[in-house]
Amino acid sequence: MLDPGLTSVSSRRIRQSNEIAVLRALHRIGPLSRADLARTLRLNRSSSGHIVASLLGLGLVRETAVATAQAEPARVGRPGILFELVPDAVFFLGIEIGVEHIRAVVIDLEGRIVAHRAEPFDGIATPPARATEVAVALALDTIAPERLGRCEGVGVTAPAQMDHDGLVRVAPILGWRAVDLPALLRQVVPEALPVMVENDGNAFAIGAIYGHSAPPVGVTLFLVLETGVGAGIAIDGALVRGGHGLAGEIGHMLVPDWAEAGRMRPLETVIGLEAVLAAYAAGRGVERSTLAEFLARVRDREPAAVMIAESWSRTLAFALVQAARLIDPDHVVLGGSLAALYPLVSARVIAHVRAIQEATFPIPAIVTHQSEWASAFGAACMLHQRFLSLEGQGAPDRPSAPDGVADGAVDNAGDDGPVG
Amino acid sequence: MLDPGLTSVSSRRIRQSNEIAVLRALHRIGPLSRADLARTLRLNRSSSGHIVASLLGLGLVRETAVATAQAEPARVGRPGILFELVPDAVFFLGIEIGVEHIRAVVIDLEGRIVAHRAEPFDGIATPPARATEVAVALALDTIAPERLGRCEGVGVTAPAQMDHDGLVRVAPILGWRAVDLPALLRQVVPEALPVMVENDGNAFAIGAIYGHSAPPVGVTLFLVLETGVGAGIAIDGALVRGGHGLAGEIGHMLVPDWAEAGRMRPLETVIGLEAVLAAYAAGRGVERSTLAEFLARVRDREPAAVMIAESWSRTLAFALVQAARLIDPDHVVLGGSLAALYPLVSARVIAHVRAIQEATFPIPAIVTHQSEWASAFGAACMLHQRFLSLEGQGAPDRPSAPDGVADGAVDNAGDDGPVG
DNA sequence: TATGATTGTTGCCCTATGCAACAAATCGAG
DNA sequence: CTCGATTTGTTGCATAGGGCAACAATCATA
Repeated sequence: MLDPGLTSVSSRRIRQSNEIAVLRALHRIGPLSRADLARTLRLNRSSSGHIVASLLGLGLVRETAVATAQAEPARVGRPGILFELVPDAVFFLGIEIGVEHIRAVVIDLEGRIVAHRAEPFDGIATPPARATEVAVALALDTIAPERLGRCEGVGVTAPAQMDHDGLVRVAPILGWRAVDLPALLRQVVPEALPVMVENDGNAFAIGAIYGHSAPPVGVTLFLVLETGVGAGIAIDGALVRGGHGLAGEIGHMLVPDWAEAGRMRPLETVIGLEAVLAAYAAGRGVERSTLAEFLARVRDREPAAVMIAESWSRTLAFALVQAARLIDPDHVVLGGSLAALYPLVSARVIAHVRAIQEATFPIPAIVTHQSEWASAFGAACMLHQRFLSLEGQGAPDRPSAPDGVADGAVDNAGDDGPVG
Repeated sequence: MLDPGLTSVSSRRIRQSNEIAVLRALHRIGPLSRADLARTLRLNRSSSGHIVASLLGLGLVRETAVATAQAEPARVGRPGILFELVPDAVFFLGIEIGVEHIRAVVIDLEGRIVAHRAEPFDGIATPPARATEVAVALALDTIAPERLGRCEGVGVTAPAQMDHDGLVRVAPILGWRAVDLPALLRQVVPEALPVMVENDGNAFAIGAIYGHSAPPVGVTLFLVLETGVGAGIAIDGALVRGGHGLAGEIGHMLVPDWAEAGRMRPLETVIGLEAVLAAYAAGRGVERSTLAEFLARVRDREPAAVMIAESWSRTLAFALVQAARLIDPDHVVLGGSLAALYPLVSARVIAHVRAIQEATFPIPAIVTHQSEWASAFGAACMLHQRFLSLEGQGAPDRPSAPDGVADGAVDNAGDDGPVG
């Protein structure tokens, strides 16, 4: 579909757009024949054939094994030749700079993780320049050397508030302030590899969209439940970043302190991981407690644990309702280590939601299969997403050189195919 | 810019897209010459010339009066011929079905109101079918008969919760429930005029984007302060409707009741028009009070009025911060009759915002010049917006008729130009 | 075996943009 | 006043991409 912002469309872009449309269809739907693609994309079969030929030439697409007959057992007419993405065609790097670890993942064109590696890291003591250096080194160590040439971008995520350009305003947990992360990365990332940076909550959300195969239509609210509570909002698969990159800073939303009437507290001081564990430990009179232990006690219905879980449920419900009043999500996805608590108390959360709001509409919450690689994976997915959109496809068109000034350069030859 | 969802792009659509891009540029920037358009849209001058010729033929564009020289007093080179939209080329109808009134406005291609009319109406006693009938009759009475043929759509807004398809789930104020508003409208709207329906809060937001010339980039939060408190969220000019069409139901957001510690109340029962006037009247021991009187007393610093205004400021600030935590708006626009209070207490609101949130980022609030026509205007703007986008341009492409089945119809001739 | 259905390919047409050259219109310098 | 510089608008041609229709290939079914 076309969307004329304030830019026109040139002939050349049509092919780019249609090639990308084919790649996206293959990615989202699976193996398709030329005729299938023509129907799906409302193209003529002949056009579909031309486009597939281009993509075959670029090595981005290949015929599937002769499983052609398997999918559609008995269909009349000449069977089509199914095409699929070539997973090894291109790769994308994702890096997470955390407080205690650096993680790197490599995903392929199909969006699957093909390599991953982690390393202990002291995020607090390491200055930004050194951190990016170490992180990129780990990433380059993770991707196989012969694949580096086919790497189409690097995504980096960190627990930081950043604006549209990726400039870090402040990262309280890392102790960063006013860090030009993209500039630092350019110094250590090979040549002109595209680089994107993103807040870790948003990266998690992107990864969840990809990984959980959640339908990327409608409004989805992602909650990351760790020590901090972050959120990501996606509308039709596109992330909402907000005016200052602060959208989803739900951890600072104020919620009632049920223990002390009239007092409001930031959400994450009630339902965050540290807060919950501290409350549980205090109740038992011990120094520290672990999440696994707490979860086990909730399962055992130990009164102290259940009481804390009940407070957690009530507060989570309050936050969900407040959020729903504003953005009305189709889906709610919970992630982070503390998301494991949700299945144990979902009935209570739902009951509290019902109790709070009079108008009854559901807030369906899904717990995503959380992995420690989620944020790094999401960072890589950003580049994957970019590759399968027109943003990844170079300059819009050269800015129409003036009449006489014929710039002798043969930059027509610079077009090495629309994708790549 | 192209955005391949899962649809391809045909040759024919290029011209459509570029013609629309030209119209949008003229709408947003003002009169431009062919060369200006070529630069702005990154087109070749010759292409720009072709496109302008098409639009001239369609009567959507015309040369400006010879004011050419006025704008750019002394520029070297042959002066360009400026083009502008033909306001009378097309018209759009906007209808607001309210509780006490029906309102209809007519806007032209430039988005300016050229006619408007209102009529008393008993929204509560009138069933939906009759309401749409009366409303459309008023609208058809408002638009001049010779303009009806050039009408390109009807937008209808009502204080109702509706889903993506315009089906009204429930409209508490009107007493509606499960009403298929689009179907009712189709029965009374002439032939195949495009019809769109929208919640009144969202319509207000769209109208404010158009009218206030607010930059349609970034995240904007619109608050409508009447008896109810509604909100609209726009991202890059596009409205967020939410999963159930309930996005922006901020009036039910829970806020602390400062008078009674620990109690939470819906926002609109604290800062809504009725609530404020009732509180003020109660404080003075009178039966009722008017908004004008209350505002005057606040201006006079009458203690009772100031106290209520202070509570209003504090609660508004709380709601703004809660919203900012989630969607981080670039801009906040206040509308509705009670928005007149904001300029009197803006310093207090800002102070409360600062006090609530530790991380300091601004929430700039703008009060829009509210008129009672805002919602109807916004409803008409939806169609204007649609006209200047590809959605308004008929079928994507005929669905590729099968091989032998040559549909003899000469529907190639059906293309009476891309726009129209 | 014949028929129908579906797929993939090929040649041709239409359309839209890009490009380069040229005429037109205006300003400023001499 | 004339001439050059500069910008605009137009025109003819080249390029490229998708639509269309016809045809061969392939499979199921009668």
